[in-house]
Amino acid sequence: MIKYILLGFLNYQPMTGYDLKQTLDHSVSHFWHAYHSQIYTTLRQMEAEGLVVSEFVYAESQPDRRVYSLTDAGRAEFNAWLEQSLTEMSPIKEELAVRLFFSARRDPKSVLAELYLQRELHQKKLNEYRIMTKDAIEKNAILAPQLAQDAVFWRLTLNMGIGYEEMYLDWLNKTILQIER
Amino acid sequence: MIKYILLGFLNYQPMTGYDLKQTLDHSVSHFWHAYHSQIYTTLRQMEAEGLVVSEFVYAESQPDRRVYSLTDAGRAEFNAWLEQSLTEMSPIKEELAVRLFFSARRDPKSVLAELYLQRELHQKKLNEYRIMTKDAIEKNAILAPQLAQDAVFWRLTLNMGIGYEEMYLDWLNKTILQIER
DNA sequence: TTCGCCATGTAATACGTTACATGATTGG
DNA sequence: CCAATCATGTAACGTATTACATGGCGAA
Repeated sequence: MIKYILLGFLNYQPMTGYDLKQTLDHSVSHFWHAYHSQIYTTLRQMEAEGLVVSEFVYAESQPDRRVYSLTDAGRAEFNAWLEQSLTEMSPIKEELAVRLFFSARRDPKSVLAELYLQRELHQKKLNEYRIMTKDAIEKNAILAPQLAQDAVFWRLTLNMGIGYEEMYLDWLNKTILQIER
Repeated sequence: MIKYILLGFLNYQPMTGYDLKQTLDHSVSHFWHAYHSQIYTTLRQMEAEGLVVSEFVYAESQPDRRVYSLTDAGRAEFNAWLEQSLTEMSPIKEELAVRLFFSARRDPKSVLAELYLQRELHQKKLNEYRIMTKDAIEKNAILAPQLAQDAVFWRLTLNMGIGYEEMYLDWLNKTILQIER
C-alpha cells in the first residue's frame, strides 16, 4: 500500500524520502501512516523494481538529498492500481475499543482517565484537521492551480477525517457520561 | 494485540482456537480482525510463554479439539495490560480514502462505481451491527447473568461500530453527490 | 550549548496475510 | 452428491515497527 502512496506523490513531482514523509504527514495522515524507515526501504525496493530512479543531489552547507522520480513503469503501475477498484472494506483496528470491551472489571476511575485522555487527543486532532490541513490544501490550490481538480478530492478525504473525529468525540462523550453514571 | 484479545476471551472460559475465532468474529470484529492462522500460531506461542495451557479433547464422531485455558501467569499478564492506559490514538488505515485522494485524474464513472460498492458493503455492515450483534449481546446477557456488567461495555463498543458505519455512509453519500455533480 | 529540524539509512523483530493441506460430519 | 461447517495446523511471504546510528545547521 505505502508503495502506491509514494508513487502517487511522486506523480506530482520528484521528491526525497524526507519530503515524502513530510507530505504524507500533512496530507493523508488522517487515514494512512508510515515511519520514515519504511519509506526509505520501500523507495529502495521500488528503485530495484524499476518504478523510480534516484539521483543524489549535493548542495554546499546543506545536507545531501536523494531525489526520487517516477519512471514510465512506475506511472503505469500507479495507474493500474487506481484502475482496479476496491471490492472489500478496509478492516478497522481500534485498540481503545478492544480495551473497553474487556473493561467491565477495571476500576471505573482508571477507565474514565483513559477516555478523558483520548478525548483530548481526538479533540486536538479535530482542531488540526479543521485548520492546518484545510490551509495546506488551499495554499497548494493557489500555488498550483493545475492541481485544482486534485484539491477537490483532497478536501473529500479531509471531510472523512473530520467526520471520523466528530463521530469519535461524540461516542467518547456518550460513553464517558454512561460510565460516570 | 491479538494476544490480549485471546487472553480476554479465555478469561471468560476455556476455548479452542476455532471457538476463539468464532467469538472474535461475532464480538470485536467491528474493531479488530484476525485470521485463524494467526490465532492458532499465537496460541502456540502463548503456551510456550506459559500464559495458557491446552488439553486435547477426543470425541467420537466429532473432530478433535484442543482446548486452551488461562494460567495464573496469563491472567496476570491480561490484567497488567488492562491497567496500563493507552496514551496514543490508534492509527487509521483506510485504503478507500487513499485511493480517493489520488482519484482526480480517474474516470468519474469508475470512481462512482467504487463508491457505490462501498456504500452497499457499509450499509450491509450497519444492518448486521444493528440486528445480529445486538442479539448476540442480549442472548449472552440472559445465558450468563454474571456477565451483565460486561454486556454494558460490549454495548458501548457496539455503539462505536454503529456510529462509525453511520458516519461512513453519511460521508459516502455526500461524496457521491459531489462527484455526480 | 542544547534543542529541534534537516537528512539519511540499516537491522532486528513483530505482526499480519495468503496459500497450502487435511479430513470428518451434517443438511439440502 | 455437493456445499457448508467443524476443526486443525504449517509455510512462505509481505508489511510495519522499534531501535540503532550518524551528522550538520540554525535559533534561543
